[in-house]
Amino acid sequence: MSTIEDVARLAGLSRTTVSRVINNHPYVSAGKKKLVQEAMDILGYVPNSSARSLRNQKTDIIAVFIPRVMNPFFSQFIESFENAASGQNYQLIVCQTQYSQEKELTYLNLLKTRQIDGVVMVSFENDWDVIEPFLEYGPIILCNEVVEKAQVPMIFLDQQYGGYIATKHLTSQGHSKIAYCCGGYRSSVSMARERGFRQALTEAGVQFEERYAFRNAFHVEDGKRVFRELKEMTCPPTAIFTGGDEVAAGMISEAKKFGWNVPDDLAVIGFDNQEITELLDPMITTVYQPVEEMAHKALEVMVQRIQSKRNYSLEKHEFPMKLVIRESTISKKLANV
Amino acid sequence: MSTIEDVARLAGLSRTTVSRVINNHPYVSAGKKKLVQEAMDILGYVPNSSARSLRNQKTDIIAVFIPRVMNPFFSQFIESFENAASGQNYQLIVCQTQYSQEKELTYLNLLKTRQIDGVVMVSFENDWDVIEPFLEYGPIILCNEVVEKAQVPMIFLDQQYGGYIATKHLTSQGHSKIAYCCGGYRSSVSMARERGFRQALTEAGVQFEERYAFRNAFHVEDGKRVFRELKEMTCPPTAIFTGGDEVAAGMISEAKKFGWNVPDDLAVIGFDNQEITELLDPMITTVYQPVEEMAHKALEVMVQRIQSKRNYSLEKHEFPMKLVIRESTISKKLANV
DNA sequence: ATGAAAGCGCTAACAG
DNA sequence: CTGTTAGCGCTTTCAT
Repeated sequence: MSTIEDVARLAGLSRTTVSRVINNHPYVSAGKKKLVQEAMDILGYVPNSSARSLRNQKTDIIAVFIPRVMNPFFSQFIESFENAASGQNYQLIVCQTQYSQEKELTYLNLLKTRQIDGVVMVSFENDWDVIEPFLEYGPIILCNEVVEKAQVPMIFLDQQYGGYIATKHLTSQGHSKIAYCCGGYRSSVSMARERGFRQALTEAGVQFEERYAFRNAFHVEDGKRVFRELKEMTCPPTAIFTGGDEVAAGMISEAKKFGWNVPDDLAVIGFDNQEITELLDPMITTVYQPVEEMAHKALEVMVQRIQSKRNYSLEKHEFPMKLVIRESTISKKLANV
Repeated sequence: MSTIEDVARLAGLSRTTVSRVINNHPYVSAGKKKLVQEAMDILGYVPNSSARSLRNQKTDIIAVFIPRVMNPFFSQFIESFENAASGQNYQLIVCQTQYSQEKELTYLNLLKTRQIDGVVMVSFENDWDVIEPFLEYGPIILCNEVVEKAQVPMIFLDQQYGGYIATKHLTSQGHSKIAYCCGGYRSSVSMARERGFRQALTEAGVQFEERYAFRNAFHVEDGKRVFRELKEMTCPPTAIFTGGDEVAAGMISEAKKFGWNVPDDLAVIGFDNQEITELLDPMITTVYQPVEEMAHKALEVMVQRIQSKRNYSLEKHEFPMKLVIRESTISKKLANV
């Protein structure tokens, strides 16, 4: 393992000069520069990054917080973000909080110990008040989630609009008994979607019915369960808005098992535009979220923050959603469109 | 940002003593220990990890190489590996090679620059000869892939057995015209599966037919395409082995579109036991791969290697696959179970 | 049981 | 344009 000292000695120059050519500084004569490069080649020299980190007070590593990788939304984010980051010579550390406040806190310590230059929180578990103090140690940006009181960059999707266009699509198909299905109350994401849902209902002159609301559906199994609950209802809904394609898929799969026709007996709309939406029969109408654009913007903003060392100012970037109409909401029977 | 010096001063002791309590060394009197801890609390002190890395010649970071995150096999690996790693206080850097030799090489430099302690290659693009020299800088272990000449740990699944049980299942259903579909020739994975496929065929006394072989199917779209090719054949196969559930899903979806009945007209078997196998109608028969076990073993072996500093010895760990029988291969028509 | 001092490998004043 | 020197923050001999 050769060091800068070895290179300097071999080239017959000082460490400073070697350092200058490593970092592309001006004011190095072409001759010495070549000398240094030759010496580096001979020794197979590569600068030690721990030493550089210590000296430069930065590691060129960014941490991304997600609850877990195996969720298409988050894995797509990781994929896009890593692609962008590697293009700028940043490495990406994955932090899975597992929905645990404690794990999230443990990971935040990476900032304190200076193992990373910044944190992108695509999910968060703790109250902002407990996260905020870590800003002293480096930039934190919020991605996909919105916290009103936080004075940091926030990159997010217009969830309300997403909920709105999905529901509007349902009402415009003539539905008025529309169920609402999502995962969790708390998150700003769910809340915004529900606002959009209600807005579309209101516009169509239909009342929101609490008995049609299911707020604990995250996964395939949940979709199946919700369908079973729903089919037992007196006067069941004719359409349902779900917060995720997996949930919609589970619901459709179960509905078919019980002989229901989707979309004729029940129109189902998903969320995320995952691959699975094109595989089920019927193909699932859904809402496309521009995850890649969001991830790229997140990196861009993060890099700026790291360079400018300004951790404390608000900055909002919103991206729109898009409705993707497939078969699970378009009744052939009614034939209205 | 307080340093060890600050703590020492506040506690009225030397840096050495503070360092000793940080690292739980013996020979520190209880009294001084408490003094130090109080000082650390007051200052909110946390050791700087760049400084430690420089001094200790290790970063507690492991890199995982995969082609891309958005593939259930790899994202599951990442998820499991990160869970295990965080339990041992290791961080995980994700390196997406994008199937590019050049990118892979760039990432290998992380080892040279000492930014990471070791590399887990779940995929690899370059010849072993070009990877091997990097062993000088730290441990590299192979996961899921096997390279005969490599003198490093290899954690892998019994792919041949996987191919075998899947195909055996098909022949035992009475099929003799069985197509073979996989992604890529080269990889040890595909080759082993094909050996298993041929073995099962041989046992059943049927000949391998090259015209039934499709070796460029990676994704949903490919499955659809392969079906279209296959249905035009004179004397098409009655069953098909695919190297991935997505491919199987695409095939089934397309087959249904053309009015074919799966499994009666064509039995389809997948690989991976992804969630989607339980959602399609028919549900997909597939092969379960113990990815989580593999990831856990990979971490265990990696940690050992890092600690022992022995980068150059062979070590093999094999895990078995399991057949998961669902509907896509069980013809109700024939009713032979 | 505790401390003084050297040094991990690098970069940036500062001087020339 | 080039070199000398002083650290970045930590751990570890080696004394005491």
